[in-house]
Amino acid sequence: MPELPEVETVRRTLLPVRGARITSVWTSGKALRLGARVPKQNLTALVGQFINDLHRHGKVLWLAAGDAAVIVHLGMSGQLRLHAPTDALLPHTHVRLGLTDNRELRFVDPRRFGLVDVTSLAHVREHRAICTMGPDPICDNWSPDALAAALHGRKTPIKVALLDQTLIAGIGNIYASEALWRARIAPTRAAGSLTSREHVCLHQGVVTVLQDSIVHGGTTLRDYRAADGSPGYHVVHLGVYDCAGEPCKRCRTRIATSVMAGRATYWCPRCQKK
DNA sequence: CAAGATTCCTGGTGGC
DNA sequence: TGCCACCAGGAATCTT
Repeated sequence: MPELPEVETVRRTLLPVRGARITSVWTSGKALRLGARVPKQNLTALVGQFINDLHRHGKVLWLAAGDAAVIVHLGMSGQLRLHAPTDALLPHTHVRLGLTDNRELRFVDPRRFGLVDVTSLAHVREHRAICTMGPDPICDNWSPDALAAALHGRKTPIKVALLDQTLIAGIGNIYASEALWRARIAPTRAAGSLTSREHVCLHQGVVTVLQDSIVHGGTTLRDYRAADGSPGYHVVHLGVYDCAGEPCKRCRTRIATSVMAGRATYWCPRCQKK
């Protein structure tokens, strides 16, 4: 499940395409998330353009190609991989961008929860996949006060609030549980009930878990791969996610699990304050 | 307006 | 061993 650290790792492993020129475009024609079609015409119009840079906000990545931005959201099973054009096609390949120097950028997404779109680079932050998003906790100047303001007055559980991309961009189901474990805050707490001391702890928990995971190349549970095909190794550093019944790494209490907002949630009933 | 439920999709898994 | 129901999740869209 690509979240901020996985998308950032993809961005970094894709940086070698800077300076490449787009030479060809192929799409599967299959609809992606919520019936969204890959805009083949708009992509084809980019043939001849140079890929100048790669950007990210939250879980959304975009390539700057000439005056355009190619927006990619990996959904939950999406992969953006660099190949040789002669490499065998993986099933569920939906987009192929032929590049100079005998390279091909491929978007593969079995579950088709991902998104590929084209917009103008100048207005990329007005795109509907980006414009509603809250601050990026790594890139933007995000502070405990900003977190406090986002959570103020909210009765929804803090775990659910952390998943809300309009409040903070980039946290998914894995890092929501992990950040709360680091901050020693129970996931069931009302978001608006956190103390200012807890805002500092949770801010620290979010930032450190995301940064640590980026250092490890992200978390590979099953599908996730960087653009060069390598998996991420943060999985061995997870404190609670997918650890139901195992001893807490801090206090040895058995990790609890439940479903919140339809998502598996993991926490330590002893050292995370209710 | 906010919060919960439902929907999209496929591959892996657990139960029988 | 084979089959099938079920589950995983991000985010839009619905219902309450």
